Amino acid sequence: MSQSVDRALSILPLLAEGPADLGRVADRLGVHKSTALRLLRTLHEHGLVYRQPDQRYRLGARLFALAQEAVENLDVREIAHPHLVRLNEECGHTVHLAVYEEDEVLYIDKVESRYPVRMYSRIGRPVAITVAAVAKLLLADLPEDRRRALAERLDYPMYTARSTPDAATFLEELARVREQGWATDLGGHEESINCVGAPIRGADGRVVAAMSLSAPNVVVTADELLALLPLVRRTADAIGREYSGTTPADTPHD
Amino acid sequence: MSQSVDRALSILPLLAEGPADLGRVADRLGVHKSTALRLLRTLHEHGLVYRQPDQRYRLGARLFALAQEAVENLDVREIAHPHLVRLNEECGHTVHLAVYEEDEVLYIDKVESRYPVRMYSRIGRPVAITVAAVAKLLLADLPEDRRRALAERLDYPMYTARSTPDAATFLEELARVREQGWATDLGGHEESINCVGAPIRGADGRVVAAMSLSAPNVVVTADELLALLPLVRRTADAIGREYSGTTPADTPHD
DNA sequence: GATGCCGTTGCGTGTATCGCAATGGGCGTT
DNA sequence: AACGCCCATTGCGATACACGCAACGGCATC
Repeated sequence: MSQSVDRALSILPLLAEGPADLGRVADRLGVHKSTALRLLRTLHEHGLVYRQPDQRYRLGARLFALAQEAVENLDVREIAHPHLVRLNEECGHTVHLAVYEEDEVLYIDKVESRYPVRMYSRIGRPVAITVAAVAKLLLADLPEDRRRALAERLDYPMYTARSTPDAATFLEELARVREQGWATDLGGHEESINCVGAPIRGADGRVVAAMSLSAPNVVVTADELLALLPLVRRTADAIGREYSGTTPADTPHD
Repeated sequence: MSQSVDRALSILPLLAEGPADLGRVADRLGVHKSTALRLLRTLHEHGLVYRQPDQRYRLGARLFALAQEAVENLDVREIAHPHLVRLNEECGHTVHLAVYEEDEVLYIDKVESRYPVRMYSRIGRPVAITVAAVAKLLLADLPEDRRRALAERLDYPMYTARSTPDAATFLEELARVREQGWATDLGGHEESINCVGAPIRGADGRVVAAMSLSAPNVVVTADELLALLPLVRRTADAIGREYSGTTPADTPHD
């Protein structure tokens, strides 16, 4: 909608791939070098890009600070965190917290497993949306039409043989999840890893976040993990209650 | 330099304070609402801002992803991480890794203490630059003129009675740190917390990052912490060697 | 010492962006 | 239930602003 802003913002994902010099940025944007320079300078002034000693541009520091502040403003996260830690202490497995936003599901908190095996996931990274338990929980709560539309729009990468293969299967799965109020991912993302998850509901009953427990099957079998489901649901409900209690509709401070 | 981009980027820190509606954004920017709307829309398309159900704007998801990718591109971090974990396992205290960038020092990695006492610090957050051990190490390596100029420009908040009070004292401290090759923060940021840090040097001898060990004096005294200095320096040197070895000048993959 | 490359600058032109004023929709009020 | 208010949204015309060009300068290479 706004040309120069649009171009400037397009530079960010480009630099996310790695440092680039002025010429490269200008080429990728399809603009004159002087134009790219002006945009980069503006980004620089705001701290979003950084100029390396070798003159190439990188993503800058303020980006971290902004992302940090953004995540701190998510009040679900703040409320949920101690609950997640407690759950981790009780069962030892990796705990994830995720939210839905604009066709994406992303982890906003994580408590590492105490077992040496570490999972591949990162706070802030988009989730494998077609297979992750938390993704199913969050999407299952969308209104029917948006759910269907989104399902059609998605890709269905076969991470493993158990990954969700297509939109139809995915929608069936979402219906089941919606019905039963919990979700699993049994080796759909990584062959040897299972997850169970439960939704966190706000005062109006809408799902505001989702949490899950993940463990490799060398540590516990899928059945053993499923046995922890009541514990996960209790935790999720506790978070939901606290969230509804303290924030009836709006943030108290401000 | 570029008006519309400048305005658009000014929205981000504004939203970092908390969600805001269109009118508020327009007011704060000092522009007409229609202008603010166009800027917000562009930011929205790039995923940097998100529209809440209540129509107010928040910082968006892509911001996390960008910050994430940015930090992953910092190859010091990747190399250092296992070393930091090992150090933490050996002594149990909190380990920090920080870099200098554009008049700021920021933490880029952290391994939590195994003791229940948790420090207040966050990855991505700017460091208390006038007192932190890692800050002293990084600034001590700047060329004399820039060091002096920066010292003059800084504020010197008295977090505690032991905080660095002014530029002159700070410059003396930096000279000492530069000389001895390590740094401390003895209760300068929080009364009861001490740190020891060591520089991580690249192939050319320049300081590329700094690391530190932090512990509250209810756990170990300052002297006991100082006794760990050789261990910290060995770790820092090991990281420096590995960094210099694998990346002579550039990233191998790309 | 000469040549090429890349970042940088000043400037005129054209267009993308700005603010205005009017429309529309959602919500609380009387 | 109807009214009125507030806020987001749209179309439009004027102009400030961002664009690309071309020339400069510093740096490294041959």
